[in-house]
Amino acid sequence: MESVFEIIAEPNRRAILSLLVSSHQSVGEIERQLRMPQPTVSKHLRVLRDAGFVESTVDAQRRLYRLKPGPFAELDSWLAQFRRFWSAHVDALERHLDRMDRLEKDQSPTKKKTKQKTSRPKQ
Amino acid sequence: MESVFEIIAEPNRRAILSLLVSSHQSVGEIERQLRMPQPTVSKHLRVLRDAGFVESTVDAQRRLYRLKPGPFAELDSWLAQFRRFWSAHVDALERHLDRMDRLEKDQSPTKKKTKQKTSRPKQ
DNA sequence: CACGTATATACCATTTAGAGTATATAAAAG
DNA sequence: CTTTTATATACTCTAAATGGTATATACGTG
Repeated sequence: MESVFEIIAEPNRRAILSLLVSSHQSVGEIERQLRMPQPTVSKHLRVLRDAGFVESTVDAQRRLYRLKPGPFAELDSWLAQFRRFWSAHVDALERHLDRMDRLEKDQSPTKKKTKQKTSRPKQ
Repeated sequence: MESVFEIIAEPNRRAILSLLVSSHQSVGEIERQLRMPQPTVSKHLRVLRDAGFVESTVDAQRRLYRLKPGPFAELDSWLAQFRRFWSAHVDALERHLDRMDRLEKDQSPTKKKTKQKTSRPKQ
């Protein structure tokens, strides 16, 4: 698992990263907030640290983890090649999502067009 | 494999997506350019289509695949929560990247309210 | 020192994604 | 109709990631 893409493919790791956006956290704090077993947290943090997503500092027995910017820049850089493309469609997309919001829920199984995730890319 | 993150975790799929940035391509064209076995291409395209990354149109026996914007917007949306963080940290690096793929923009050196730029045209 | 707390890691078992191969479907060409 | 071209899919196998459990390490405190 070398690529940044594989790193963020794991939901628990994304949750940890999102937690760390606000501020640095200890392993125990992450464990409690995300309700994961401690070894799980430690193992994911290990992966994240090896990939350069986070760094840790020592505070007595605690380890405080914080984000590092590098891999995010790399992700953004990859996404950049597509950005002009999708941002050109972004208006149409938003309209489309608005429509999906109303129609959502029932997609008849008879027709299998490309399925669209119904989560909101808007913020 | 439902999340867009898992979809782009696969290198061959990222290669296919990058290929499709320029224009739509048939399965055979992708196969030749990327030197993948045809079933591999078809299977990855299936995954990409199910996830909404691409769509296909029929041209005789060929299927022409092209990008769809939705999932890219979703990725960008996730990345957005980190963007202010890392762009603040890698300000110098960002300027470097901007210099590399500069097309226009970059009005004043004074930093305003960390306004979020959703697109940085690059190529 | 012995003990509790905080974190890391080793080991095992399960699951799943991906590759490879063969085959199915479908359209066009002869 | 038979063959060729283009693409999709079914099947099997293997590798690797993840979770769970137990244990190791390290620091702090009484």
